[in-house]
Amino acid sequence: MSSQATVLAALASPRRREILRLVWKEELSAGTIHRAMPDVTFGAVSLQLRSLLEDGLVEARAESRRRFYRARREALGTFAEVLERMWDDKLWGLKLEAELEGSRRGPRPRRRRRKT
Amino acid sequence: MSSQATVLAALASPRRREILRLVWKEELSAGTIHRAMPDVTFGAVSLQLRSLLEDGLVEARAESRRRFYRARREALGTFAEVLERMWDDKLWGLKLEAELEGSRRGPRPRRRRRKT
DNA sequence: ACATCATTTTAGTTTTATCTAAAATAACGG
DNA sequence: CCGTTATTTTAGATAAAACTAAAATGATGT
Repeated sequence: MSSQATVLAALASPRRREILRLVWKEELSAGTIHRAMPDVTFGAVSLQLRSLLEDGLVEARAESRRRFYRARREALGTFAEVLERMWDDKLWGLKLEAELEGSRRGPRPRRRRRKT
Repeated sequence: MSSQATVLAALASPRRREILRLVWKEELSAGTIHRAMPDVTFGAVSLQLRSLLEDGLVEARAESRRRFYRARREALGTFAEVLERMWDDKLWGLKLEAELEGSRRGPRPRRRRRKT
């Protein structure tokens, strides 16, 4: 496992955590990862991928012009479970939020309101 | 427990981890904590203490002019064990180092080969 | 009230992290 | 070779974190 200090530093960034979550169970190309986080440039994502790669928290596989990344769960040791729990909690949080939103006023189901 | 994201952000800093380690099992005054890290000013330590306090990772008790801090292990959830493991590893590392040092001029112990 | 001790707070500086925009690389198909 | 696609890299901008020095606070003893 990478040094605990290294892992902690890497996991401190929400951006990197989000990337890890995306490539946790399946490998994804850099482009796909970027499409999932459209608030930053491709370059920014690529830099975070590099940093995760250098810390040994993801691995990359090249296939023609694409590069597929996936999490190296074994490099995370105990933190793997911590992250999973974290994401589960978040999911739970989102579900709860959705429920609350749905119940907010009677039978008017999936209707999304935008931030103003 | 404080939000996982908050805890991760807090633990990313070696300085804050060191403070936590110091006040893990016993409460210590701000001054004592500072004396244990003489490479920074008292002010810097105080700021980190405040940040840990705001994140709920330590608690403070005032006694006359001193302020005693101690870790709130329960706020760290799973991370408490992670940190302890981390410190144990470090201890192990230090012991190893001490052994190596001690054997540096003994009666020819097992020699360790370095990577070149 | 004054002096001292322990600590916090403020304001500004330095350092580090993260981001963008643009240029560079590399693989592929005409 | 050229143009397109996917990605990385570079250089510089912006933002956030950590630090310092000095001033401020607050409790204590005289």
